[in-house]
Amino acid sequence: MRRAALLDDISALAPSTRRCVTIASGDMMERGNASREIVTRFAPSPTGYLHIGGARTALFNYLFAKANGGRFTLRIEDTDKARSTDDAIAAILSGMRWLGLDWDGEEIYQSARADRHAEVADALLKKGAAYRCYATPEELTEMREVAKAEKRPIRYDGRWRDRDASEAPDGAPYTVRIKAPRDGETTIDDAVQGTVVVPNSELDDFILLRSDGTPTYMLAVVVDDHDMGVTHLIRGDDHLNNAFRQKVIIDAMGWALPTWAHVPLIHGSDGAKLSKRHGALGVEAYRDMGILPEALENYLLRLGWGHGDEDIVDRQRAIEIFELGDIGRNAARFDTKKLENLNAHYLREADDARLTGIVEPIICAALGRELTETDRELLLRTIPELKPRSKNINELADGALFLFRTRPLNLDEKAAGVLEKDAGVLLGKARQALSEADEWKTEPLGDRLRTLAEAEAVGLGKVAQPLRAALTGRTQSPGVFEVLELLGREESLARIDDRLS
RNA sequence: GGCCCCUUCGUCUAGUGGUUAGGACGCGGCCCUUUCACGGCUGAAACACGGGUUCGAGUCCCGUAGGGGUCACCA
Repeated sequence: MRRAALLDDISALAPSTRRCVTIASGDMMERGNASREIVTRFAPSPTGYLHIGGARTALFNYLFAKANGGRFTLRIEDTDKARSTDDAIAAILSGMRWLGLDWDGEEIYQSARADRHAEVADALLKKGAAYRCYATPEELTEMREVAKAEKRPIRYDGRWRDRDASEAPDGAPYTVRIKAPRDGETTIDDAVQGTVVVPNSELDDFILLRSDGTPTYMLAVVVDDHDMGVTHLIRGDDHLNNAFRQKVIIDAMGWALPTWAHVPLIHGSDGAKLSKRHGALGVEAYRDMGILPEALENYLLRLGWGHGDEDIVDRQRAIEIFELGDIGRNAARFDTKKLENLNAHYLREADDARLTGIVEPIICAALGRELTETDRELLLRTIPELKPRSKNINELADGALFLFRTRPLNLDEKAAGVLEKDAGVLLGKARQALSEADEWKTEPLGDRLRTLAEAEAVGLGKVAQPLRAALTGRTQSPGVFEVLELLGREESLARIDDRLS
């Protein structure tokens, strides 16, 4: 895995001046950011796959950036060495690529920036905005237990906040903590949540630098977002409370505030929180279920964001109309049925050649052999017939299987049932009528079968169903006339003959 | 428990003081029809509860209930 990104790269990525870009939110102007290019970021921690909630967050960040002519960046928050894995990084990156959420520039690895984080902690120390804390882990645990027992909020009590350096135990390990305001309240104008006010008594002096000198998440995010020139922070609302803590650091450094947009989380179909053990699948799981990336994207977009009555919103349209203000404030439940419906829609819209490529490996796996050039061409011609009948890629592949099965076909139970009765007689007559056709095309073939049904005084179904069973081995398939043409004269007649003998 | 956020059909949502509360998915019915789909038409289905404010409240305010988030030398 490549670890790019030190200071130089970052400053290259974040020019201080840029041309004026389209401004969507008036709120930006008030913050004096009007002349700055809009920059968003998606910052997953690589402890697992790219799950559905993360994918939506990434999408919103992508869309907002693109809708405003800005840049969408990616930062891997791998400061927790114990839990971060290269496999997870690979999974997240491939999930992003599959969804087509291409980030601008090289992805940034947070772990590579520890020196800069420490540098900022140092600066804070020098300014007197932070202090060294020599409290031991045991002390802190005790502090927490006492607080719990007394039913007080569990917070660091600030015991080293105002102590003189001379009181420091010699050579003892220490953490660096921020001096958070103790009185008053902090207000944040969130692009999604609106104005949120929290009493400063809720904020404690949280840790910036651990006793081993490594930065905590709280410090790292703030520093990286600043250095990367991030103007808009769109993330899950599980981070809303963090915004108040992060603001303390930002203010202490005298940096510009970003615009925050905290998006409600996605819940499972039962309303419970989505977790790895409960319905939160990685995007690749949806790919394996036969979901098209554009369908998942559209679904995710509509989960928590709306624009009037528009339900079908593709990437291009989304970039036209996406606004942070249209993000809802309530958590949404995940609904597989609706995803499937959207998927069916995009499947019908999808290019045949593209679908052929996606479906081929699945068919090969089912068949246990490779497709020939002829097979591939046949598959391509069949896709238009299969598309409206499939909700996902796997159904599409399954529906195409009859094309390549070897004779004599295995009939499924229902197909066998259709052929059991007195269908043989009609099947024979159909065979006769078809064999006399001078052009093996859908239209004339259909005419012949219609004529036959009329002559026999039966519904077309009586003729078509046994034919379908003989031709495909199933009772459900594209129209039989089409199937006949697709299979060709020789194969069709042979499959019928297999049932006649 | 403290703090914060949320609450319109089963689900996703539209709605920003006056609507027969709209759309979509799903579900039922009808039509189309060689099967299955697609498509078309149609039906059932919601403002959590209680107080206010107002001539008038899904829309504003306050409570209640319910749901969610967060409170680490994790991110």
